[in-house]
Amino acid sequence: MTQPQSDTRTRILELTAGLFAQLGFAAVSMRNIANAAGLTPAALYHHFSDKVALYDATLEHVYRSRTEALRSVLDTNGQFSADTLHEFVLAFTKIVAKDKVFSRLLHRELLDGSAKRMERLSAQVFHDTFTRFEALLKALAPGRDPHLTANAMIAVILGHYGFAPIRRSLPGYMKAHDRPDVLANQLVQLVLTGPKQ
Amino acid sequence: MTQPQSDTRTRILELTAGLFAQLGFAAVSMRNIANAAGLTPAALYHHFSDKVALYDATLEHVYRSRTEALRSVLDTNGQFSADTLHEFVLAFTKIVAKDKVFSRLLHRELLDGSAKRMERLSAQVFHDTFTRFEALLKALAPGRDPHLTANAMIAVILGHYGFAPIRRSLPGYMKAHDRPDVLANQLVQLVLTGPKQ
DNA sequence: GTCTATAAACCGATAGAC
DNA sequence: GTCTATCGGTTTATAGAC
Repeated sequence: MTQPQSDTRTRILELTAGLFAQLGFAAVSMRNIANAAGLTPAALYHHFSDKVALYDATLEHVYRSRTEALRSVLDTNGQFSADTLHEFVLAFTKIVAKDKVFSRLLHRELLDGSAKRMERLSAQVFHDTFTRFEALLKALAPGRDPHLTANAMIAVILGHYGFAPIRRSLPGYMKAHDRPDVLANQLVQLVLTGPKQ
Repeated sequence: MTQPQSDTRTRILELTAGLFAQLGFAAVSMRNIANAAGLTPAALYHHFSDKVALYDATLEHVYRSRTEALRSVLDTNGQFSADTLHEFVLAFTKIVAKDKVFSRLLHRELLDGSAKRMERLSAQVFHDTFTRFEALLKALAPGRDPHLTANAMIAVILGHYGFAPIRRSLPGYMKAHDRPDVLANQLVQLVLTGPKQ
């Protein structure tokens, strides 16, 4: 667990993260992966028992490497301040906006993940962070259902960037709408202070 | 265009809508489709020039058949009332919550659609409805950016049900959160009246 | 409009040498 | 740890009979 993994194994996982994120599980072949890695297909089977195991390891690798930044935002701060909420929303928005590999794999799992993989995504990526996020909202917006509100905020962020290719060709679009800070500001203001009258 | 299409063609499209929605383009083979339709693969090529053309026709078929309900909600009502907004949000939420074929194909297109297909999705499904939705919000919530607000509401609805498999195993989950009317109510209240103090 | 038959390429996976 | 070679099966798509 803690000893350094094989360099080749890690290199393969960095590669498959991009390939699976871009094309999806079914559209990427072991041959594609081997060629991109400068290996033969047979060599892949030394590191991973089959294609599904390689996909699982890819998710594990991406989840682990992408959620630390998020965890730390909610970890260091024990108090329930609006600043902490804003900081968290902005951090999550930035990750979703900029890390296409992570966000595309996440969306693919939401579509095609088995119940077991869904459970792992929930436990490994969302559970702890979501629980703290909920507690924060309960303290800062006591009139709302914290679960529903936390979910709605996550849904806005994920949906905003997932929907971006459509959004950009709809009337009223501005470049500023793509900026994480603009979205985060609107979102926090909406939940905490209500509409400008 | 207006003459009745071949029965077999339509029957194939109803079938592929479900298959492509469930498994995605790459994971469904022409054999799968032919077997499910009680045909041989060769027969499919009489109706569609290749697999991509069949997929395109499937999207066209689904878009056309699913967006009429939505269009009519915003069409009949020329006035800008909160009731119209609520009615529209509820109608869209119900479609997303209940029509898995439509919503899964939509999510798959957002992930894998080419620029051309994305443009078609925007024009065929969203453009007119979104424009009216924006105008409604401009009248009812004048303090907000209507484009950003309309997008956020659509993102919440799409994200809420797309995120559902994770949401259900997170603390604070209640069955009521899955109900379209509960989500629609919260969403309209959030945008129009701000938080309960 | 659907069939049989088949081409040509690709798929995941394994055996065994080095 | 990576290779060569290969197996058995599947893929999209076409030719041509009915």
